[in-house]
Amino acid sequence: MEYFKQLDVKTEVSFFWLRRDLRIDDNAGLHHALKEDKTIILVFIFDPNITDELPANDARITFIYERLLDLNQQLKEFQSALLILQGDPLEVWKLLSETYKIKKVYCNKDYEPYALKRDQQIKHLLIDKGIELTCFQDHLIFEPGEILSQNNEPYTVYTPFKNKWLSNLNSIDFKPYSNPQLSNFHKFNAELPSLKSLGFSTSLIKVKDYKLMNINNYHSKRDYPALNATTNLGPHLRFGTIGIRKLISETKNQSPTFLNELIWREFFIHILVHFPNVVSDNFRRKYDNIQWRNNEQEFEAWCNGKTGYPLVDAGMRELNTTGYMHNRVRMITAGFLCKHLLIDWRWGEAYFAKKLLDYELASNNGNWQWAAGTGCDAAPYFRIFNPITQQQKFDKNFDYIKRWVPEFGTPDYPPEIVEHKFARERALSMYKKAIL
DNA sequence: TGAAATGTTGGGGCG
DNA sequence: ACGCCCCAACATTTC
Repeated sequence: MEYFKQLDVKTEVSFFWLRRDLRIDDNAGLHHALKEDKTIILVFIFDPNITDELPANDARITFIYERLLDLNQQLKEFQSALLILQGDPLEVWKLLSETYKIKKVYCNKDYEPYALKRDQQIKHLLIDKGIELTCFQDHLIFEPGEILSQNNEPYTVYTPFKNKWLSNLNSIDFKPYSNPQLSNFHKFNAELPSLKSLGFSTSLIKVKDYKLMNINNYHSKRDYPALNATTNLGPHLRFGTIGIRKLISETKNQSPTFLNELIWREFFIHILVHFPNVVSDNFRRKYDNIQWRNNEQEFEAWCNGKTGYPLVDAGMRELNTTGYMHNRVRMITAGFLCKHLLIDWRWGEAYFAKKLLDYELASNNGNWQWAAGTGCDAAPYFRIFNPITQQQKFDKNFDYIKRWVPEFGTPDYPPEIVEHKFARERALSMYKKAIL
């Protein structure tokens, strides 16, 4: 870690540790850090525990890197720079704390199981050296524990959760954080390591900008995958390139349907924190006895968009090509895997996790369990999408299908992998048997 | 943020 | 005019 030595070791400094909050604006932890401290250094750590699972040219890594370049550019105006490091965060902080005189470390809370454990360990490591690690609430409007039922229990049904969330929103002083004092960044020079020197390469798939204007017609257009009428906020919320307070204050009166989606996001993060076993187990354990067929050839066909059901195949090909899939089609492809093919939702969840640029553990897990019927407040097991009917409703003119499955209707297009009526009845009897 | 099966109703053809 | 049947359209129930 040559790079590291560029820092002036004699001065006492504080760090703001960027993780999935890659912005200056409306950033809770950074706002507080710059208010309290005049020697802030921004640091980002590429963590091999995460990145080793990904291909070198993963689009999310490219996106993160490009955001970091941007941030560094902003810091330059104030004679500061961004520190980019690589390694197991526990090791990195050990080294940093042994090398420099650290006053304090700031960051924003991350609620995923891996992150909670990591931050706990680092907190202990630093406190042993007399350094405080402070994690701020930034990613959510309300934290787990702040939205509880009358019995002080977490909600496991969405609608009462939403009602409580909305009434709580009315009773708090809610606004984005003001622009921080950028001149309080520690002044030093540094060159950023190249993406290549970090062991990565640039992806050809790019994260697109978000489109807030699509919120206006969100309710009427969001279900039609051919329209490009969604906001593409997913990856930006995932990596924090927009602040949730700013987003909600700018949009909350425009579309209740859109706001609902943001509340679902918080709902599933709360569920993940309160019930961390959902990562590997059914939320509803009574479905544990489902005998998944788990046919590998069929899974392969599903992954590659070759099931013979054009809307399913279009969705999977959109995902494989762009790292994005329209939400309506996510429900249909997920339902198809679980119900028509009787393949374990965990297989589908893992595949989406690998491919989606907006992959977020809580939402991905929550929505897969929803589709499988095993989740909290999930679709009942007997609710089975008919992929043909869904096409007639939501892609009537085959616009979306033609875009992703150009050979549809020609002899090159595969036959249906399983007949709908047969698959439906098979799923019904399998699920029924499981909960007997 | 279903779809299929089953039940009900009412208009029209027809003897 | 009447009863009967058919069946589309809609409603309800079931999975």
